Amino acid sequence: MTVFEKIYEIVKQIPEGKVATYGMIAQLAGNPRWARVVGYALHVNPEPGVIPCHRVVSRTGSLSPAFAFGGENRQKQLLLKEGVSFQEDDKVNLERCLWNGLKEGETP
DNA sequence: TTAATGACCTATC
DNA sequence: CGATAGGCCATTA
Repeated sequence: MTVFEKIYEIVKQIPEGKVATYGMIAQLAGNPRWARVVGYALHVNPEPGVIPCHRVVSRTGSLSPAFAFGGENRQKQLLLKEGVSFQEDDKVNLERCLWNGLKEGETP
């Protein structure tokens, strides 16, 4: 069991219309300092289509500059299609679509 | 084993 | 607001 596996499991748990940050995933994975490792894990992305890497954005909501899906626009379109709201800066509205780390329907 | 890499984050100027 | 510097960790060659 490598850290990548954990990261993949968490990324796969991100519901539609929501986005998570690298730091958040790292924290959910167990250590808050795996943000870099998270990026590396998604970089290899061994199983695209299964891992919604397009739902992972930076802390400020900006998309990855060197995206490997076919361009930044691709990711933006996918997120918009899922219902993620964007700002005028081409950044994700974290206030509205930031994943709290819980599954749907689980609001304490 | 050592060295190098990276889709990050925070702090400072 | 933009740019710069440093730290942190696992994975790979």
